[in-house]
Amino acid sequence: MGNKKENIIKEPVGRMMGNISRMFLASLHSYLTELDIKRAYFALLVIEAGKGRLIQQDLAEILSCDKVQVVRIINYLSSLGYVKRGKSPADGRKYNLQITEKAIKHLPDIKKAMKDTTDRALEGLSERRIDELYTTLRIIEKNLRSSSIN
Amino acid sequence: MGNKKENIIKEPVGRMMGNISRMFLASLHSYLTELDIKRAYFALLVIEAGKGRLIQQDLAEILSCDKVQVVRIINYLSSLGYVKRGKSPADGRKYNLQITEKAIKHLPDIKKAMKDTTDRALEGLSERRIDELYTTLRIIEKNLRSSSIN
DNA sequence: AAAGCTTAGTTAACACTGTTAACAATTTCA
DNA sequence: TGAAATTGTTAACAGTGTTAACTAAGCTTT
Repeated sequence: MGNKKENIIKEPVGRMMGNISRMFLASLHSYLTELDIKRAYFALLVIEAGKGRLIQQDLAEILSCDKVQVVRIINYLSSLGYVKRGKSPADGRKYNLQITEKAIKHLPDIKKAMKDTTDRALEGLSERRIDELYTTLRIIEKNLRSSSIN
Repeated sequence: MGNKKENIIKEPVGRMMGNISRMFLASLHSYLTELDIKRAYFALLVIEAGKGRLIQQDLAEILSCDKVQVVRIINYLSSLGYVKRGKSPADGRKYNLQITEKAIKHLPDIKKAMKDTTDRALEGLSERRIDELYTTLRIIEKNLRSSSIN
């Protein structure tokens, strides 16, 4: 009732999603306070899934970010001993990204935290509604992506 | 086909929304290149809607951000001449936020850009689906908010 | 009315993110 | 071979999110 947010004006979708994104990350982090790694969780999962065949360029594409940011992420993850850069035998410019024993040890916790945060975020939503959300988000992503090419 | 993003792994909702949020803002900005104001568009709309009765604290609540960030936003908007801090007659600590003539002049463009970006983002989605998206986002926001209080 | 708490706003600092430019090393290709 | 493209790196800059310390004003309690 006294809530100032009661509709004076409609908040743009972009803003709503930005807020959610931040809260999501905060929640994820709160599940993993005992770990030294504080970010780049998803990057680590992608590197694991790459099975040592992923290079930094691939990661940039998957994370939809700049190669400069990938350097930062890999520097961070390797400084904490979760990832190693292995020289590609075929192409001297490339590095094959590999996870370490330490990463293997902690990945289950990270995956669990990811699942728990997702479950918490989507609590009270039906399967159908969740599927529809993902589909909708992919459509929006595509719409905005194609607009930014112009 | 050669797309590296083809499902190796499921991207978390939080990340998807973060990406969309960034693209949304980029798109919005691309509609308004001729304006000197490059951010805080929504804040300006909120201040307008406040009809000179809004104080910085209120804005922090509505934008769900820190009062420190509000100072930055108001400094920015007033440095460009879109907003003025008016001393509250009732309470010497407060400032009533007011938009200027310049803001009144440019608000229609900003609103149009906001609408165009939203339309573009939501293109191809039915009314029903859009409503459901907003509802779903509000639920997720609430879920994550309540979790961060703990 | 003085002492102490609360509220509104400000300043400074720090870490992180997004983006651009310049560059080295390597590979590709004409 | 020489030019162009690719991969990764470094440096720099603006912007964001967050915390701590602070001023000024108002409220509360005695």
